[in-house]
Order: sequence, then structure tokens, then C-alpha cells
Amino acid sequence: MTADAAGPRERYRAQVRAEIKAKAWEQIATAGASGLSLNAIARQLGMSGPALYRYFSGRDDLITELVRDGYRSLADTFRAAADAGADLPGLARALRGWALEDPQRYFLVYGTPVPGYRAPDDITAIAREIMAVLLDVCAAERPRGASPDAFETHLADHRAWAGDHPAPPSVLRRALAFWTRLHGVLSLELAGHFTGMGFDAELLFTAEAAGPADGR
Amino acid sequence: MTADAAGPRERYRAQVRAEIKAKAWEQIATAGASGLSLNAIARQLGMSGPALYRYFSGRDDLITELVRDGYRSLADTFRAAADAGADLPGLARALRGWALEDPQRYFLVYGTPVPGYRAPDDITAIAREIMAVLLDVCAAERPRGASPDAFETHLADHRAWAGDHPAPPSVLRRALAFWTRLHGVLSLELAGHFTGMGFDAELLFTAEAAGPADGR
DNA sequence: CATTTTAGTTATAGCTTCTAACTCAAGCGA
DNA sequence: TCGCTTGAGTTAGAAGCTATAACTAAAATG
Repeated sequence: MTADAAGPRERYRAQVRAEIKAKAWEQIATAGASGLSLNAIARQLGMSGPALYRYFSGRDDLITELVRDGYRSLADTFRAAADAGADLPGLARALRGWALEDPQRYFLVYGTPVPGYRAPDDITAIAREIMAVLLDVCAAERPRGASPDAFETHLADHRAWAGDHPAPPSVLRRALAFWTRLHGVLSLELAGHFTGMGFDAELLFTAEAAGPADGR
Repeated sequence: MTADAAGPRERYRAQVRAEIKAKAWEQIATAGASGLSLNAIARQLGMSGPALYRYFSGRDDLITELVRDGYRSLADTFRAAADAGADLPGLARALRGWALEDPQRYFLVYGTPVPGYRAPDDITAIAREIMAVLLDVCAAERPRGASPDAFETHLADHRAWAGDHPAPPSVLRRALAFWTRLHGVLSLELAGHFTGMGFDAELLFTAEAAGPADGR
């Protein structure tokens, strides 16, 4: 996509960057984002400390890059599922699979934010992309004959976030509920808040994914 | 409660511990848990570095103590609301108020966990206490005539987490949905994932708190 | 072939957590 | 009231971290 056929210098540079990110993901998976150490990565790569600053301007820059890749990965997963004709439960399965694949990646995207942090614009653009797929799949769903609640009415004239998507408020409402409910189950499960409670978190997840129209 | 009338030594010690924790909460509120620095706290208190180790065995110990206080605070908030006769929406309001009061405290309790971490038993006991209040309030609610879904059936013989609470599976199901759905909205809101989307997060929250029986 | 670019180095500043050894004052029993 | 003991706070220092500066050496480019 972006100038793929560059000189050998660029090629090498891109490869080292990728290796750094790979090691960073390993560290994050085992120690969380707060445990990520540039020095440790450098050691693992056989180079010494400050060399990494040739590739990333600092720890924050590296983490931001990982967050970006996390969003990108989820957006691609969603896009692929939707293109394969997934319905809403199918999208939910894709989300759950993606989350369980690397819990810390999920938390990097949807977890505790650092108070001052503001995500760069291109990342929020990917977030919108994810939401767009969700809206598409929601819109394709057979409408549920539910009477609109107060929030759905509110959405009728607060739909800026949906961009120019033509979905009616009921679909917007459904998409938001889908997102927040699945995140609720998933984040608590991944954080270990269900451990020792003895029930099957996946059943809860799929029940929430099915939505309330099954009688709940 | 715990040996209140102790010698002046103990009294002083307890007060300094409290001051340390107060400064720690300030730091966490402005910089997050990852930005908490023992040295900085010591500086603010006019004492120098290692003095803090007389009061806490290390950074992790201090943070664990703060987590404990966070849980305790939420449990007390819930208990107070329930004792004041709050129904489920009332409990939801209490939760939201508690969360907005100090978002980073919410994340300390329900946010991204550090991979290896296992909460001490007395903290999980408080978590059960919170769940017990929730179950009580759910049980007092007028039952919704909803046909049980697969997860509710599953709960019928996976109810260990409810302790000896006599609530039927439908109530357990409602309590879990209440918890996960409100956490879903709240954590995304506090993490800033709704900023720029233009809708009123509080309306979404109360809609989710009202539950699906309003037609959704 | 000479020049420029740049990847990687070491040295260093300044921060962190945390341990060790020490000082000195306050509390307490006789 | 005296003397001993406990313990709060100190400085020193080890080991780690991020990040910058200055330098070396190798590779790409004119």
C-alpha cells in the first residue's frame, strides 16, 4: 500500500520495526502494557537500549502504534466477518474470538485509558470504521418490533456519530446496545471478574449477543 | 472497629497511612494507577523516599490497599442505597454517581488487570458482598414475565457464586445482565469512547439500567 | 571514489523502586 | 524520673527504567 517497493534501507527499517512490535506484543501479552520495557525489547533483539529510538520516538510512540494495530486488527476482523455474510451473532462470535486471541490487545483498545491521553485522529477513524461495519450488519438484521425507548428517541436527532449511515434510530439503538453489552461481558470476563463464580461466560456472552428480543 | 483506642504511636501511624493514601488517590485521579509514584508522594508529604516503606511494603502493597478501599467504597455505596430502599434503577444511579465521582477509582476496581495479579481473598469477599446487595435488590423487583433463555437455564445449576441466596435463576440472570450491561456503558463512557459521538451517555445508561422489559 | 546518510554504539542525566545501615526522638517499664 | 527499647525518618546505594548527546562505522548515493 504505502510505497512497498522502496530501497533496501527502507525495507530493512520496516523489518526491524516489525520485529520490535512483535516483541512488544509478546511483552504486553505476558506483563500488560504497563510492563512494556524498551530496554527489554532491545536486549531480546540483541541491540542495546537507545538503538530503538531510531525506530520509535519513545515508549508512548510505540504503544500508540500498537494501539493503532489493535484497532486495525479488529476492524479487519469485523470487515472479514461481515463480508463473509455474518449476522449479528456471527459478528459477536468474531469479536469474542478476536478478544480471546489476545486479551491484553483487547484491553489496549478498550481498557483503562491513561487520563490525559487523546487518541490520534487516524485511530478514531478506524474506530468509526468498526462502527460502520456494525451498523451495516445491524441494518441488515430483521427489525424487532419493539417500541422505542427514551434513548432511541434521543438518538433520532443525535446521530452524528453514525456519519451518513441511513439506518433508522432503532438500528442505531441496537448497534450501541450490542457494543456496550458485549463489551460489558467480555471485559469483565477477560479481567477475571467471573473466575470462581462457576458459570460459563460464553453462554452469558452469546445470550447477550442474541439480544433481548428472545424474550428477555 | 479495629482497636480504635490504641497508643499515640498507633494513632500517628494510622494518620500518616491515611495521608499517604490520600495523596495516592490524588495522583491516581490525575495520572492513573500506572503513574503513581511513591517518591512523588513522599515529596508531597515532606518526607524522603524510603520513609514510605515503614507504612507500605511497596508500591504493589499500596495499590492493593487502594483497590481494597475502592471495593469497600462501592460496597458501602450499594449497601446505603439498598438500605434507603432503592430499586434497581436507584442502584444504577448510585453506581453511576460513584463511578463519575472518581473514574480512575472505577478503573482500579473494574479496569484492565495486570496479567499475573490475583486479588487477595478479603477483596473477593467484598466483591461477593456487592453481588449480594445486587441480588437482594433484584429479588425484590417485580418479576418480569420473560421466558428463560439458555443462559438462565444454565444458571439453574451453576449458582455457586450466589452463595446461599434463594433467588430463582431468573433473578440471577437479571443481576448478571444488570452488572455487565451497566459496566459496559460505564466503562466505555469513562474511557472516553463516546466522546465526539454526540449522544447523551446518561440516557443510554439509564435505558440499559431500565432493562429490556420496557420493550427492547 | 568521495560524500552523505544513518544504524548502532557508549556515556550520561534523571527518574523510578527498594534495601541497608544509621540516627535520634518518643514511649514505656521500673 | 531514669534508662532501655522501639520505631520513624534519614542518607547511601544498587538496579532498573526512559531518553538525550556524541560518536563510530558501515552502507547507499552522487
